[in-house]
Amino acid sequence: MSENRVLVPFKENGHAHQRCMESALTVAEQTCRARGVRLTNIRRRVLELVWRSHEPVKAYDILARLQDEHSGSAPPTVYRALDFLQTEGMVHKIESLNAYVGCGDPNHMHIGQFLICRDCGAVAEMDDDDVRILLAEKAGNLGFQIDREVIEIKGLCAVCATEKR
Amino acid sequence: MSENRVLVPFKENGHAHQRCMESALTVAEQTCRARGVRLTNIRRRVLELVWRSHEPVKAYDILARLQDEHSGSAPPTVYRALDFLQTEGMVHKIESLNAYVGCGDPNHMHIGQFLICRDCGAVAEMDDDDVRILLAEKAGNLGFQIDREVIEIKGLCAVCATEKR
DNA sequence: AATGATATGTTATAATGTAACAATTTACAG
DNA sequence: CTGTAAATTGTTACATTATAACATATCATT
Ligand SMILES: [Zn+2]
Ligand SMILES: [Zn+2]
Ligand SMILES: [Zn+2]
Ligand SMILES: [Zn+2]
Repeated sequence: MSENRVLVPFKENGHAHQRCMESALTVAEQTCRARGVRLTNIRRRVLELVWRSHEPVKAYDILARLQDEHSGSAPPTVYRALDFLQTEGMVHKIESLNAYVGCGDPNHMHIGQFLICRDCGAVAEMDDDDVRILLAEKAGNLGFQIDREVIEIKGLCAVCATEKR
Repeated sequence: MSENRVLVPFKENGHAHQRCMESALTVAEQTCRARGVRLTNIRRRVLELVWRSHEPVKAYDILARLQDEHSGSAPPTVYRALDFLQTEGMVHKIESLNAYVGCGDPNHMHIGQFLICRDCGAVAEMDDDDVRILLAEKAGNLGFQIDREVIEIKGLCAVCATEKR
């Protein structure tokens, strides 16, 4: 049985993003409580800042905002929080952009396949078993055992493709 | 009809790497001549340094070697050469490592799927149409049109898996 | 040889990320 | 409670990766 879940859809026109964010924050809180780890103020705030949009957010942009709120913030403040959030599955790093996106599904530990729109910058996350299975097979043909996959796909999202028409 | 070409195999025990490198350099020279672009001394030397092994090479490691040979070298020297080599398809960047690997097939323009061994650091490049087709299909289901793919797979290569046994 | 295009030299700086250690806060056992 | 260890945050410094901007040199063509 295979699965093709879309974890973070592209923003539809006028989608209520406030809800995306609130939902993600709520899930994060529940997840942390269940795991006995602490979603401290800093971590929570960084997660909020990552979720401000569906575009990948840069560490130093997060830092700039933190510094507006609390001058004691420094690079380690942000990177530590991001490390925590990645470990707990609430944030993924987009390697090809040196930027971070929120994940709405921290309970099912995974790293998905990212679709990144060259026009609007929005990112969608798929978590597709067919892709995973095919790659495992192809790698296996070379005797390679997969630990982790970085799959970042650049292109044009549906909304932007429509607008171009 | 689909294709699963292995462009850069994992190094077999005692494989004659000198030949990998010479072959890549020869192809590069021919390709540049055919395209009317110039494989200058710097570019050629950077390509050689990328091909010193099958492990991804860092820009500043290349720079250090260039500086041994010519003190006038600076970061732009390396990054310009790498840009040229990437544009001409002779080098690929591994985004998740900020490092560069040689490609032996600059004529068939592509960016492949990389298998990166966590143990020996070697990288193999696949260029697999099945993977490309499946990803295009899955992305297409979301209305997404693919321009470019970054696929970097971490794991254990066949040689290292055998040694572990 | 003159010319424009390409490539390289040079300096400075931007952007991204980490090491190391001190201070503070939290959890919790006694 | 209160002392203690662990976890978190503060702070400073630095390492790594990459680019901007402009000067100089080289190459290709006339
Ligand atoms: Zn949203
Ligand atoms: Zn995810
Ligand atoms: Zn070789
Ligand atoms: Zn290649």
